[in-house]
Amino acid sequence: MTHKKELFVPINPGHVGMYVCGPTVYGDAHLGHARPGVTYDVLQRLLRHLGYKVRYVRNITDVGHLEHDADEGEDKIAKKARLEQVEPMEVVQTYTFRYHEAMRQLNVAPPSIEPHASGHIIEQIETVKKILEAGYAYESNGSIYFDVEKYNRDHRYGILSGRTLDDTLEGTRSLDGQSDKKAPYDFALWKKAEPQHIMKWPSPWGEGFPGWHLECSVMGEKYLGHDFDIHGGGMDLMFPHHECEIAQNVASRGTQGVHYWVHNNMITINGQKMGKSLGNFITLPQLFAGEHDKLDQAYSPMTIRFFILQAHYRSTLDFSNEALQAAEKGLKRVMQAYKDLCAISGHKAIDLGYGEFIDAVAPESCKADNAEIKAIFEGVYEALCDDMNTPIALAQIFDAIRIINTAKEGKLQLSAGDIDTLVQLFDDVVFGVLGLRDEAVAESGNQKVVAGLMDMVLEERAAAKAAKDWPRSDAIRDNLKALGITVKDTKNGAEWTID
RNA sequence: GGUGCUUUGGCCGAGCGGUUAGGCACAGGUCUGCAAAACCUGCUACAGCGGUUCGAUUCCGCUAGGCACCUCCA
Repeated sequence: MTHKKELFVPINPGHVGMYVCGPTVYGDAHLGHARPGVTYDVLQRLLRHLGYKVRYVRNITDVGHLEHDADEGEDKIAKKARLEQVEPMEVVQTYTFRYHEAMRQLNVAPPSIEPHASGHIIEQIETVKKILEAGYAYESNGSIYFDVEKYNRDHRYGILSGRTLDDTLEGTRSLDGQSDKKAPYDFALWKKAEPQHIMKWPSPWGEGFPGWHLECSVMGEKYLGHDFDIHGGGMDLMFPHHECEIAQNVASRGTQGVHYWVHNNMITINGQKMGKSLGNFITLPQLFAGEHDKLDQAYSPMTIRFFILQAHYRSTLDFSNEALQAAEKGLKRVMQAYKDLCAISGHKAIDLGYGEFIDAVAPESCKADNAEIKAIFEGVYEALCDDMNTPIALAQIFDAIRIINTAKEGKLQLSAGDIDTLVQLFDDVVFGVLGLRDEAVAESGNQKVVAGLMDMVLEERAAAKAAKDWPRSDAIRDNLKALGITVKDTKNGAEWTID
């Protein structure tokens, strides 16, 4: 609201209520959708890690979101249903499932509550009634519209996006006549359904369906209360969606409802916003499979996650194969360093299951003796707590990796405290807060069997090497490489990784 | 047209009134049967022009380019 960083003070000490605008489920999620998914996932994880109890609500929009024009277009879900000749709820089911699957792959933990707009029609009708009673809405031909001008006289419409009513009017195109609205900037709270409309519910004003902006006001209040701490979403939702939400909240319950607004920036492609309407998007299943003209190769979910974390959430982030390949390699380096760290320390590698958090208070004191490690540890938390600066946190992690590598080379002696801190940095921050996972570990089911077989194979190769039978030893390595297993010879014998 | 943001080295991408961000790529070296990895070294940028300042990439102004929102969009 202030367009500045603000110190976070929760409404109820120790608790955080957070609402984030979720997807409209009428198509596959694309790279752009991964950004808020990951961003608010990290925020949720960070807050939990810092000791807050978090209730995170992320909705599913399955009704009320219209195309082209917020008040004249066709419902997105209904249109898809018509085109595919299925029930609207079949569309909703299909794409909700696929959205969840994509989020699971990105290791985006599920929210605490995931309400559907269509499941809260009654509450939405009640809110419309309240706004009508308060005098900030009017009925017109079976639809209810928010009276922006009236509202703006008593409050201020545009307070979040920083524009005045005149600004808003400036670019508004003239409507093609027959509008039910008094003014172009008025928005629908309830829309009358035409007879052929398939998604409609009875209301005091006849059969119809709720306006898009209403669901977030209503579900936010229902699950998080009159006022809650954080509201997130994409920057493109700031106006009009979030602006309307504030107006609805003030009109219906007398409070803006939200204490802190957080908006993530867009992912661009060739410098332009990746978006459904522009048609320049790459869906997440396409990215994971590498099936799209613009993709040189497939990119794993963790590569995408790492790519997103390497930029600050409020900056635009440009898609390119080069950038994703760089992310892929950087991520690999992080995972390798963790394995080495485990080998050095005897620490058992953790793999947090999907949706698992590290609910713990970050330790006040750092056990490291090495001054650099100490500085890294502090720097990581400082960065994360300063408006979720994940790129800085990762830069510090890379500094830690350099130290691990030096120690692995035997050029640096680490104390027990140093190792403890490094392990903690990975377990708590890299995995717990940033939500990264080692995909090779997470996805190989028969790990023990594979490990046992690899031991046998590498023993064979070691014997060949000892006998200076290089063709034999290289053949084993090449054959493994063909299977996607890379073998590296180190001072301590051969190491292997699944690519 | 209105509102706001942005312009960083080969690429991505942080940050800041005086100090090496980091990743990727590239070049040389160490190690190594080879390979890979790792490590060391090198590559030092902030669109242009003015101004403020002891000092600006960082603040201010202008110019040029880019983007977002103003209609659905994460």
